[in-house]
This record gives sequence, structure tokens and C-alpha cells, in this order.
Amino acid sequence: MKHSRNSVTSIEVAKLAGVSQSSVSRAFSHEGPVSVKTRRKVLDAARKLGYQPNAMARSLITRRTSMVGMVIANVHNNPFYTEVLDLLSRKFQKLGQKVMLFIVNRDQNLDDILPQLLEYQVEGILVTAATLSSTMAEECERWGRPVAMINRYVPGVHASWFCCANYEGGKMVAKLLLDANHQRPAFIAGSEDTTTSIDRERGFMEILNQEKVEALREIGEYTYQDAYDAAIRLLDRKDPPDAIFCANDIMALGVIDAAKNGLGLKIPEQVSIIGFDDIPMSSWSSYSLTTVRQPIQRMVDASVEELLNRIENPEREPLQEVIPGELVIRGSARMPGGLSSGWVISQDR
Amino acid sequence: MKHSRNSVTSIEVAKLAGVSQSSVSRAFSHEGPVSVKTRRKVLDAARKLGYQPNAMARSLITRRTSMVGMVIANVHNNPFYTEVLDLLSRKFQKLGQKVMLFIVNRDQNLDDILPQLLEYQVEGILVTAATLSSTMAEECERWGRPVAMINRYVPGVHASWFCCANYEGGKMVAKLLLDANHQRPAFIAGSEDTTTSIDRERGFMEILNQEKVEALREIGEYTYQDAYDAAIRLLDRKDPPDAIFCANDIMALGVIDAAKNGLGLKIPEQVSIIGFDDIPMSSWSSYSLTTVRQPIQRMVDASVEELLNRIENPEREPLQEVIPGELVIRGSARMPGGLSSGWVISQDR
DNA sequence: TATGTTAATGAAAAGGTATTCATGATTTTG
DNA sequence: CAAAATCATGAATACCTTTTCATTAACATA
Repeated sequence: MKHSRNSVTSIEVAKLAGVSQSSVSRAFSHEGPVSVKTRRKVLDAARKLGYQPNAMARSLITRRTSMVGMVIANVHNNPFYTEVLDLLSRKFQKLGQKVMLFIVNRDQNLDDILPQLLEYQVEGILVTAATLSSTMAEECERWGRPVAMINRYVPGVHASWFCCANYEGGKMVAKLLLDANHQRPAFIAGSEDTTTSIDRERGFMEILNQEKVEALREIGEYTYQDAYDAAIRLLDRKDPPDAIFCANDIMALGVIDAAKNGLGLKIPEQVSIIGFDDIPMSSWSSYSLTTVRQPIQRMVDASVEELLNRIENPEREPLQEVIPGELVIRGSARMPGGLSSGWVISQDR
Repeated sequence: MKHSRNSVTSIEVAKLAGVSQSSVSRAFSHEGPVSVKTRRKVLDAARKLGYQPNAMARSLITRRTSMVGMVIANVHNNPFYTEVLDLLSRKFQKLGQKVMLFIVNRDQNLDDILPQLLEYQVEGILVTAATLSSTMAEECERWGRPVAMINRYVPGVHASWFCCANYEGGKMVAKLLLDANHQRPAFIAGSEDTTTSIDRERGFMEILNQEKVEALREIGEYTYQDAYDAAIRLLDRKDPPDAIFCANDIMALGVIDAAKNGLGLKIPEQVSIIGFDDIPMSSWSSYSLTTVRQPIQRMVDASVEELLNRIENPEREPLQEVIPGELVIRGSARMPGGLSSGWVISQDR
């Protein structure tokens, strides 16, 4: 037999089971009083007909959808966000939430996808690696749709966010480089308009400025190739840097390839290279990248739990948290002489 | 002002605009006759109230949801599927479909997520890198929910699928290796139960068997680390292989690292290494991996279009297609003497 | 002017469920 | 054994929209 669409309703089940439609509903929603006998009759009939409650109809009356919107950028060119996406999706699933996914460009305006999310009655919105304008965020919150962001924040906006301690991470890197006696550091920025890159650079420069050390600067738009090219420019100078800090790992890998394979330099003897994220490839033996590991699991757990929490308790004030990262020492950067000096060296995962 | 949930309905808009609720509906759905005057009144009122049609209520009456289910595995450990996910998502978006995402494990049983998809009335299901049991697939199709798969097929099942020509790809690799005079090839399989690995191996072995060449074999479960370990085992033998073909690129990268950094071998002089997929990292200078490029864009386009097509025309028979991949010659494998001999050498993208 | 067409509008129904309320059945308690 | 309490059930309603149908207004044609 061939059914057109899923047209089998609770009424048909009720008819077959010889009970009322109400009882069918009660048998499926694990609430309300149902005798074991009717429940069995209902479930039998439902199985025979292939009945499945219609979530649209349910949501109409319960005013709940168990759906959340997920907006994410940079998925294809940064493995870090791939992992975020993966963990987020699984976590939502485990907690019984359906995920409506939107993949966007980093600089894409979200004004056209927000209406879609609201139209479909998502109960909350999680934004990663993309920036929701503050008016848009306020709009969502005002309509009772909490917003949580990972690694992005809008000053003063009424929304939850969870960021890695990017500023402190930048400082850690600068200290490590100075302690190991680097004289001429450089920074390769990601995009100019992302808080992650800005904050990492700010922390980095703060320490360097304190020590009156100047730094070179390039921009890499968060891609391997851009960073590769930027590294060639830097290292081809008459006065090349002896250390390069990149706004993220994928760029650092490009820099390593540029230095090692492109220019035949020894790493870390001739140039130290440090990244940010700790993506899986950073631990591969061809790179062995020293980097700052983002607390990805904690960021994901915290943001999901916060979002669901605020969905249940709309009156609660949004939470914001800066979660520290940890330095992962591998082989791509020269180390301070007595490596005892208080550095946290993390194990590979 | 603070609204609880989005409780503003078309009725309130109608009241404010001084028209009937029907007119509000007509003004929003671009169907039906509405005078420009009422349309303007309605849109004004809607904007004032922040009205947004409720997609759940609409779907109840139109029996359309414009939602598709997307089930995908291996997203975090294989960049190839990250790219598939990205392209799929964007393509669906462009065509006005909302995506309900489920990320699963490769070997995970889909029996528990299928009911969720049906409950939410997705109009079609796209499955990638995960296997839908044939009974489940039939079930979906029988309820009028077309299924399309990428890189996976179930023999005899009534569903659409689009695969890379894995079998032919394996043959291409074997021919290339034999032409370049390799004597002792090895194959590192992915998971034993995936058609991709099986077919690639089958093609590979077919050619070798024709030429009476034996091959070593290992298993790598599709991960960098597993392949790394497998490569060490292979290359530590008294009679090590002089060529290793891996079921996918990410494993091939592990093998390269094992050979080059782990054992200090020269690539391709001492051992040739070939992968399958052509992920972005394969072109990085540390690897320069010779591989078979999957026709990812065509697979994505074809599967999405086919799925939407069958949603519109439920009576249409499902389409299945095997799309050829192309050999991408880089530096990780020794080449035949006169490289003229008819090899297709692809440009990097 | 009278009649026939067309366009715009509103009332009402339908879509599939959860939930409230009232009723009837059953059990517990004094 | 009667009264009270509990439990199970069904009828009816509400959720918010689209769509059909009938009505009215506007307009063109004879």
C-alpha cells in the first residue's frame, strides 16, 4: 500500500482503537491519566497505521516547538568551527532539541535569515562565528527568543555570550615569546572586524608595548592561503620577524608551510610560530604547532545550557562568561631557557 | 515594551489595519487578489506590531513545511563531509528550504532520529556518510518522504543516490601505480562496512589481480591516527610496501606523516602515497597529496535538485547516478616515465 | 440604463493536536 | 453500606493560518 503524505491522524487511530481522540493524545504525551489497557490499544493501533504525532499541530497548541536556530559561519575554512558545530548539534540532540541550521558567511548580514527563524518559531537562537547586529539581537530577545553567542559579543547587548579569553590568550603568547628571548615578533590578524582577532591582538600588543617591543603586522582573513602569502611577505623582508603569532591555527599552518617549504627556514630555530584554537591538525607531526587551546567543550556546554535555561525562564538575565584557554606547548616555538618558569604545558587531547 | 512570546497573530493585525483576517493572509502570501491599498494598510500594521506569519499554523493547512531533514556523519573527522555539509546547507537555503540537521556517528542507527524527522513533517531527507537501513528508507518513501543519499547506497532500495565513481577511482589509482612500476602496493581501508571504502578497494584490487600483483592490507577506520599507526605497521615490515593507497585523504595525510616524520622515509622516492577525496589540506605544501577528487559540487547539486524534484513530483521514480572523479596528480606518488601516457592531470582548484 | 464581468472582500471551515471540563466508573474510607 | 475521593474517559474548544465560497463593489459592454 502506498500512502500519499503522512495523512494518518490521531482521529483515525482513535477510531481503530475504539477510543476517543483525547485518549490517543494522552497515550502519546506521557502526561495525563490513561489506563494501561487503553494505552496499549492506542499504541497498537498507531503502530498498525504508522501514526506519528504531528509536531506542527502540537506546537500550535502548546506554544512550544523544541526547535532552536543555529547560525554558524566559517564552517568550511576553519576546522575549529566544524567541531563547534558538531558538538553543538549533538548536545542539542541529546537534550531533545531540534536544530534548524543556517550556514552563513562571516560578514553576511543576518537580517534575512532572522525572519525565517522567527517564522518557524524557534525557541532560541545560537550564533557562532557570525555577528548578529545589536538591534537584531534586541529584537529577538524582545520577542522572547533568547540569543546565545559563542566567540562573539556585542557590547551592551541584552544576550548571552561565551568567549574564550582571547585577550588573556594574546598576553600569554606575548609573554612566552618574550621569555624565550624573541626580539622581533609579528602578528597576522584575521578579519579586522571580528572581536576574536581584535582581542587576541590587543592582549598580544599590550605585553609587547609594556616591554617596548615593536611588532610587525599583516592581515590574513582567516585563511591558510592568505596567511601563507602574508608570511612570505613578512619573512622576505630585510628585517624579518623571529616570531609570528597568528589569529588562528589554520593561518598558523599556512605560515609554517610558507616558512618551511616555501622559504626553507628552520622552525623554531629561525622563526617561531604560534596559533590559536588547537584544531586537530595542529598536533600532526608535520606541524606540531604551539597554540592556545580554546575551551571548546565548556563553551558549547555553557552556551547550550544557558540558552535552554533562558528558554525555560524568560525572565532570567542573560549570562556572559569569558572562559580561559590554555597554552599548548609543542614544537613550533622556541622555549624559554628554564622551561620550569611557571608555564602551563597542556597534554595533547 | 516587552512581549512574552510571539503572540501577535494575523487577527490582531487585521484589527489594527481595519480589515479582515483573510486580507492579512492574502497580503502576506503573494497569492490571491488584494488591492494595493489594503496590502499597504496590512503591511503597515504588521510592521507596527512586529507580526510574522506562523509557519506551523501555515503548514497545518497547506500541508507543506519547506523543511528537509539532513542527516550527516563524519563531519568532525573528515573535512570532505564538512564541505558537503556546507554546500548542501547553502544550496537548500538558496532554494528556500529550511534544514533540520542531525549529526550522527557513522555506525549509528538512524531508527531513533527518523521518527523525529517525520514528526516534524520534513518533506524529504538527505543522508550523507551515514547509512539508512533499507527498511527505514522504504518506510520513508512509502509515506511520501523522498530520500536522497550522497556517497552511500543500499542495493535495491527505492531511493535516490549519488556517488562518486569509487570503483573506477580505485582502478585509476591502481593503474597509475602499476604504470609507475610499483611492485608492492598496499591498501588501507576505512570502515569495513562502508560502500565507499569497499568499492574503492574493489576497483583497486581488480586491476592488481589482473596483473597478478598482490597487495598488503590494513584498516584505518577513516581517522588520521588509525592510518598513522597502520602505516607504521606496514612500513616496519621486512617487506614494506612501495605504495600505499588510502580509502580517503585524511588517512593518507596520516600515512604521509608516519612515513616522513615517523620513519624518515622519502616521499615519493621510497614510498608513494595516494588518497581519495581531495580535501583542501591535500594541496598544502607539507603534503602535496596525489588523490582522486570527488565531484563534490555536482554530487551536492544533483542530490538537492533530485530531492526537491521528487518532493514536487512524488510519483517520479528515484534517480541514481555515479559521477566520475578525477585524478589529481601532485607530488606524493612516483609517476610513470613518460607522463604523457593519457593521464588526466587536474589543476588545483 | 440595464446587464454581465471582474476584482476585492469577509465569513466560515479545515488542518491535527493538547487541554479543560464534565461525566461516569471505580475504589477507598468511615 | 453509604459517602467520598480518585481515576479514566469523551466532548468540546483553542491554537493560527490558508482557502473556499458567497457577497459586494467597481467597471465595462450592449
